[in-house]
Amino acid sequence: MANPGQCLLQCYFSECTIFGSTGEHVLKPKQTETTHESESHLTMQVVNHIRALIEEGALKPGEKIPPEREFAQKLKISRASLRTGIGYMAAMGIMKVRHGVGTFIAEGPPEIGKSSLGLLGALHGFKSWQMFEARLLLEGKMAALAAERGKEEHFTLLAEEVAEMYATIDDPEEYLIHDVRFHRTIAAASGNAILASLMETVTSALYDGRRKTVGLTRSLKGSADVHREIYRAIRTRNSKEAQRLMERHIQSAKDAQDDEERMASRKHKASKTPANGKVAV
Amino acid sequence: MANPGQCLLQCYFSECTIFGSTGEHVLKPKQTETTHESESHLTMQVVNHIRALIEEGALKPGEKIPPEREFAQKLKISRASLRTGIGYMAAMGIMKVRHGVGTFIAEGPPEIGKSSLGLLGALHGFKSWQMFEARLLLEGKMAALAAERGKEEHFTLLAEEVAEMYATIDDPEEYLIHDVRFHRTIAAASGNAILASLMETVTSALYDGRRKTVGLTRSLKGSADVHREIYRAIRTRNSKEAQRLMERHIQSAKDAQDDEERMASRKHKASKTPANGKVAV
DNA sequence: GAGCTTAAGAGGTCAGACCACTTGGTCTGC
DNA sequence: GCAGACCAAGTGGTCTGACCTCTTAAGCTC
Repeated sequence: MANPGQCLLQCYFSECTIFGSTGEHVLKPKQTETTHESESHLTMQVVNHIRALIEEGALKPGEKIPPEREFAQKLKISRASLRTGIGYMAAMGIMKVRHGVGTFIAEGPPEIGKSSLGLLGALHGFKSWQMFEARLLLEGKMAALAAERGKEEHFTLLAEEVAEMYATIDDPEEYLIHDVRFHRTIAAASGNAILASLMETVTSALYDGRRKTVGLTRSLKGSADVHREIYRAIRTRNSKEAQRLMERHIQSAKDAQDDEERMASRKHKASKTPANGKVAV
Repeated sequence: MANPGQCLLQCYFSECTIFGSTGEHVLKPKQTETTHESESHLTMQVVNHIRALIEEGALKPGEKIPPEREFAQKLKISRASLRTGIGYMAAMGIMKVRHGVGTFIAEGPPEIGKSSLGLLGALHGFKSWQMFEARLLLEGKMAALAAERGKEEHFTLLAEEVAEMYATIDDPEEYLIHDVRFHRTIAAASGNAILASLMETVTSALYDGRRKTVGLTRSLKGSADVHREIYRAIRTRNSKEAQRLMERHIQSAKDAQDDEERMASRKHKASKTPANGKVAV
């Protein structure tokens, strides 16, 4: 039932020499009927194709795909169409495009569509407190999971980051880096990449909104202490305590931001959006 | 400090007659240094511009944007560049493009980049159980929140969907629709649009993966009963119970899928991926 | 050897033509 | 008069090929 000619890309791809494709992936022509599903034929075929390459291991995170002109020719489609497909995947954070260098499969913490949440927020009125509620839930749970499932290597990393935090207590910018890494490590230790992605998505939206000021106004010493306590709870596999501490930590971060916001709104003019707690992002 | 000429789009846009733009949005030229941030200038400017239009209320969900040729001319950019920007937003689910009809701002349940999770899954090895773990967490929490914050109108909708479920117990396809709606209504009742989006993202990835077979093999009567119980708990504002029931519900859905998978893998050949619990999506 | 210059390679943008799908109005036949 | 076929306008989809900008590294100069 392998009718050739139905899908364009697949067939040509079998003669692609760059990837060891055995030409076996079958491009599902169109299988989503839930919504009409937009994204024209070719775009989706490109996406599905690259996806197939990834799934069969021909492309791994960090690797570079062929130059657009070359790739397009190989796939027997125009460069424009290929670019559409690449753009689609870049938008979702699957690929990274670097001007003058090349296009790469993304690596690092998966993040479900960078600004996605931010844009959606504009549409559906996401509020700041909702983000924190989501973080509270996600990070709390992940802290508990990390305590249950974490491996030695994770504990080591966590300890390092805590140490770095104490060391950079006078350098907010540097401190922030380790703060983020600490939370990411917990996410990794939780053993659930999906929850990690969701967290990454939410927090990145938070950062985009208010370019990192929270926490800088308060003593970083206290913050570092909290992280140390969280680490200890995880280290001793006390999941309940880890969750409790993490939730308290997030909550206090929220309080800090609320304070700051109240301060700012008092200073500024009370232009539009009367009392409505300021759109988060 | 309103230096004209720095940003291309903004200026021209002030003479756009279609939207009542006051030409006030300032396109941030480039402000994310966390990652190098790809997505060329123009693309991002288009995105930011439409985003600004949405934020200031000039564009609302469901509305149509001008035809590409016209819009591109108005923005003084090429149609190709405009399309890149639109494609970017379409990829994130912010816009829907309908061939031969037009381009629209998305409406309905916000979903953070349709296939995003699916693609990411291929990259980072998401497993089925992780999805369920995420659903368990998200939906459990939302059920509890719905019990606390839900409004009468939500309760009404929930009751309706439960009734429809019982009514369509012999029509799995139809039943499924109401099942999904029930869960979406709970998400809405939770009062946290972000959590709702996250759930939508996870579940849609689930569906894409294994095109809805789960649950059809089992009696739908039992499923409807469970939903009815969940509804009751929410209705009586018993958040603990609502959460408990919801979590049990998701868990049993997971069990059902596991069974099915075990069945399927027993039938099929044990080709590659030896024991590794099958990539979910 | 340090620093500048230059050229190759890659992505970004543009312009205009043509294709494919939707929709709604018009025309024909019953 | 009404149903169905037909047609045309509008809109997104794709193609082509040219040119611009950025990055990188080799090569040159001092």
